[in-house]
Amino acid sequence: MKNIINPVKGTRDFYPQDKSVNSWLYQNIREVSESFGYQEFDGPFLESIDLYAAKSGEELVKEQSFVFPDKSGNLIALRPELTPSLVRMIAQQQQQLYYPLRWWSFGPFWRYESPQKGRGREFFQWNADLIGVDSPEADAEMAALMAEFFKKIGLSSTQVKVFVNNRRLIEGELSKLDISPDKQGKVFRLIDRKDKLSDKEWSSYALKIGIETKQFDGIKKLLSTDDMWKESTELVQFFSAVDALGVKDYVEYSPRIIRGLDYYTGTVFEALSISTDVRRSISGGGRYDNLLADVGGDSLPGVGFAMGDMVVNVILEELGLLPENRSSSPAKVIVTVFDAESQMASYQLGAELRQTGLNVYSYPTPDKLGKQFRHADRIGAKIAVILGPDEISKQQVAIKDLKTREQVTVSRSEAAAAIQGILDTDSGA
RNA sequence: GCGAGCGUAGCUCAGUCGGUAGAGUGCUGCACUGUGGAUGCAGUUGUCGCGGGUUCAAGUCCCGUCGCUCGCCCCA
Repeated sequence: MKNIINPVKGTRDFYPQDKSVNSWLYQNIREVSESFGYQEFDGPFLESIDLYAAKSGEELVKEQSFVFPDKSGNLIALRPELTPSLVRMIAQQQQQLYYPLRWWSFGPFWRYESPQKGRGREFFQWNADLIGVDSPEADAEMAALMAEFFKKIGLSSTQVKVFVNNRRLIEGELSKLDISPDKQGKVFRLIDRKDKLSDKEWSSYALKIGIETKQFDGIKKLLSTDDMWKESTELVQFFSAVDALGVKDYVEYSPRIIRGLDYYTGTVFEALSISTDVRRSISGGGRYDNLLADVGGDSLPGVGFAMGDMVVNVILEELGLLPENRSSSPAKVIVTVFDAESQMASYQLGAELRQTGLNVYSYPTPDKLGKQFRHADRIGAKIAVILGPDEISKQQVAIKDLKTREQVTVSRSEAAAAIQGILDTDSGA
């Protein structure tokens, strides 16, 4: 390795086998989103820093965004999240859109953070939002969307779970413990860290934010009450909708899910792996009923989530669920070049076969047939076509099945059909 | 921002007490001039991350630096 410029820290190179995973995720996301009637949309990758200053967490803008001045001196950010763009787009056309709005998106985002397993500085994110409905059933649809996606990519309900809680429920419980609303934000952070800190560290964190012993005991009791959702009519409705949507197995109540972001107002959810030691959350979201009004639009309720691609990749890899055949050529047919004299005839044959709809890889130079077969095998081709002097003189082509090593010679006009026939039996077997 | 570990061939890595730079794999050729994956033989690949220091001698020890990885913080 000499004189190769390092890639930018935290970015990934998508070699074909990696890009195929990315495309596969995109495809599955598209199919699941569309199956629920969501429409694809996208915002710009570059946004004015002001867009994020309005509402995103201070830290996300100041510490974790790529920001640079353009030639006129305006501060531009590489988007660290999609929600502000989404909210702006809706506010801009608020009177012209039909509600509820079901929108989804999949694209790149950037955050200036320290790269490690399951986290980079450049990542892809799936966003799905349901705008204009304030109901537990809408929340349930979000959970179902996530669950159906997991099902589709091969993650079972014993491998991943969508954990759900409700902030209004917890706020009410905290008030019963005489924890004032202005302190509840800090308690949310405390709850958020329950599984990340040791018991000792967690206790001392509680002390630090001014929680009394009695209140602390109450909080601990809250966090171990797994059927508290029954106290919340919202969650009762939510779970009955989840049941109706057929994803009960994937969705579970957890008093410990609270989410870090401030703008969530009701139901919150987070998908986690329960079968690997990957602690990082796969996806997260919740209800945000004030967001649009906060940005200057008319009040409009919404619920949504985001899922990064990196944690999903780690989990799929650890469970051995990544799609296979990732580095093979999209062409399953290779046309060999017998010698320099016949190369143009081979090229012509390749073009002819392509016209019939086949993906055809033309070997680019005359070479030993053995070498060409070896190459064909390595790129994952199934069939090699040979056009030597004998075939040319008889208006024929030789078709070789690389797997069975069987070879047939057919007239040129029948070649495409013969190839298609072999491909069909292969894929059937 | 803080902490730990690792940088040796295209790739994965070994390298003992400081004493000639290695293996596997890959790649190329040949056995095999109209037919591949096996096997055998031959060949090929190096700023040992970079800079300095100690030493007769440094891949190895010391200092610095850069890069990568993994944690913490935070989050997708």
